[in-house]
Amino acid sequence: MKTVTLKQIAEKLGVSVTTVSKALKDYPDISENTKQIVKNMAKSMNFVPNASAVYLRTQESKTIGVVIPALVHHFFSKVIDGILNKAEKSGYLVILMQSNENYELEKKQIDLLLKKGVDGILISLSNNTNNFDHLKRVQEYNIPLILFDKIAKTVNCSKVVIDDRKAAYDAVTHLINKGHRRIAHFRGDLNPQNSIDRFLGYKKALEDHGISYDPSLVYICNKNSDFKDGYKTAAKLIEDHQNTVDAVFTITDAVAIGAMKYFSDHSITVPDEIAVFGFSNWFMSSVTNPPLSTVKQPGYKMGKKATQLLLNEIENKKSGISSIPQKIILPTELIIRATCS
Amino acid sequence: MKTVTLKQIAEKLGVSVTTVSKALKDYPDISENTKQIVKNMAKSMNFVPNASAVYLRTQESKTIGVVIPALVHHFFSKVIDGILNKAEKSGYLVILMQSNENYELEKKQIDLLLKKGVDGILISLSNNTNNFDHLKRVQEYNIPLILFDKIAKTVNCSKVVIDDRKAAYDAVTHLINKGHRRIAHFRGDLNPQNSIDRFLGYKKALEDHGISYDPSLVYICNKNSDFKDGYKTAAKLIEDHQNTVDAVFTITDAVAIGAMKYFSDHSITVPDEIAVFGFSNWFMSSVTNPPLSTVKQPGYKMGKKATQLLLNEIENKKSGISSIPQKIILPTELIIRATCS
DNA sequence: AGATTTTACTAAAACGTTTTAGTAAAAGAT
DNA sequence: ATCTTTTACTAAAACGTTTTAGTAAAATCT
Repeated sequence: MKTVTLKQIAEKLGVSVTTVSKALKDYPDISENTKQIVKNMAKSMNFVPNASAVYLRTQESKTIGVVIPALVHHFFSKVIDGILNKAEKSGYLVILMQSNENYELEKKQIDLLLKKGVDGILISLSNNTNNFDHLKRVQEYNIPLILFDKIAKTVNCSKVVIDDRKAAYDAVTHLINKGHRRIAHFRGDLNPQNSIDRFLGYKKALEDHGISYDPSLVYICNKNSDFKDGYKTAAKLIEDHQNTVDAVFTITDAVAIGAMKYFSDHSITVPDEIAVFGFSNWFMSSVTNPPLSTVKQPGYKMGKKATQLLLNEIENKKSGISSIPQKIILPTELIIRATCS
Repeated sequence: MKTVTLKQIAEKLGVSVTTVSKALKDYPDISENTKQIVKNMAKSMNFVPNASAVYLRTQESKTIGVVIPALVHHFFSKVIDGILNKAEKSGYLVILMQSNENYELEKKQIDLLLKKGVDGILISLSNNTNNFDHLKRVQEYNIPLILFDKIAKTVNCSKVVIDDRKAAYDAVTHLINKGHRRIAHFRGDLNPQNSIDRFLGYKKALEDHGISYDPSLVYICNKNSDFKDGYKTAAKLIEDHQNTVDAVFTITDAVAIGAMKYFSDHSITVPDEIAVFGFSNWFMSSVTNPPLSTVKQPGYKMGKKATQLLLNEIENKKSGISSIPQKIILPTELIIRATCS
């Protein structure tokens, strides 16, 4: 069975292609009678308009591109979930690409998306992206662009983020209020803005509460910031500082859970000997023993909001309105559980 | 900046559009000299061929569609990871859609993909899909189709799966060999083939080892089969059977971990009072206390393999070769940890 | 009845490629 | 010098839509 075209319907009905096209799109200059006949025939022949032909004519692909560093993170799964649901509802398709934290790949993928003619792009940057020419190129082509979570300050476009600095500040402040003084930080890689911001929040909280910042208490996890990093970094922490540290604030829940596993394997009790505070509110954090205190990071909402912004900008562009970049900061929330008493 | 076309390059160079197109594609009837000039100009003008125009001419979109029930499952994240990496290497884009376990949505999404003119489709069925006309339609259009993980027996196309029945059989046999006799099963929804197969494997293992099958030990989890279901179902199990059950085999690791949380909250020790066996080898299973025995389910490999099959069929179709459907069964493996002694 | 408006259709061009069929000009063969 | 082949290009059609500009025929108005 070959794919059905307007022409075939037209021939079968003995009318012109124009009439068929207009009838299907309810143009006023086609009689009700003809419209019905055409629509019925289209339905019975199982007609689906060829998206490429439509795009070629209208320059609207009804497709958006999404680039993320890695999918196998609970947080990004949630974001994608939000993106897909929002896009689906508005009749947009989503082309998904993974940069695997690789700048070159990210660049290549952006080019692919441009070539495909997507109507807009949603991107969360790789940890290794320091050059933003590929993003500038998107803007030169006048394709709406939204950054989310892992953003670049210097790119002038709309962004959806959380206030990493404040969230970290709040978490560490909570630890301090509970009486902890020697608080370590397992931070993320040096590049990403949210890794930097969480670190700055940590530092500021210490300083604001009269605790001097001790660089030897800050450890850098691998690019992945996963369970294994947490385990290994906890080992290093204990080796360096034995039992002089009374709390640790980590870049992600996975790292926190890895650290807790190390503590448990070495009979270091949480929270009595050391308190732990995670980040993300990954659902597993409620299940650990003891349950993990963490920062709730609204992934689904972020995906939804970013998509909504993007679709707005696409609509604006169609109507010739230029969009002013806005930065949306989604609220976070401390989830206090048993890992800090 | 508008998007650059062949025509613009041609005008700038004072040659025909044909020459530009051919030069870029290394046709033999264009002189080396001209080719170089054209290529340089194309590069300097940042030319990217318009994918829709190419598709309209060639009927090749270099895009595949993927439909899955839900992304926020570690297993599916892994599968997608495999798909994206394989597709990326072969120059294919991936359009990702989520059916949210909804048959109507799944149908709609398949239609969208057909309309888009994807070169092939990869799908894992929703739990509520009982009618396969939408898949038949794909085949009528002669679009290569591969089913993975959640498949339909009656659809005649290539499939990539694990042997759920055998995997479950092996897991339960292991429990029996360790001396367990009253083994409960927290099964998945009634519809999905792998939920059925795992149940059948469970039942067969009991029967083969002279343990009579007791329907009251089988509980059906919600469609989600997540942590909460495990917790709630464990509660029901204990309410119904108190301490007469000595093991439980669950449909997923998440359910197992939920059950363990319930046991821990109610001072029921694992594995002394009750053993637990999960399914999937979600990385969290190695982190629980005690670490969870489970079945290793090769998600990444499944995505990679399914994509490879699909790309093969696409290639075959191009060369006019018809592909014979094959069923690939990926090996699973028991991971024995401390939840069954 | 003749002029005007409305109704209901269609032809043709356009979007950006690819490819078939062709054609001058240059080179080679007799 | 004439005929044949090769080289290096181009015109035009095609893919499947959408939309502009147009046109007969029917309906309405003087």
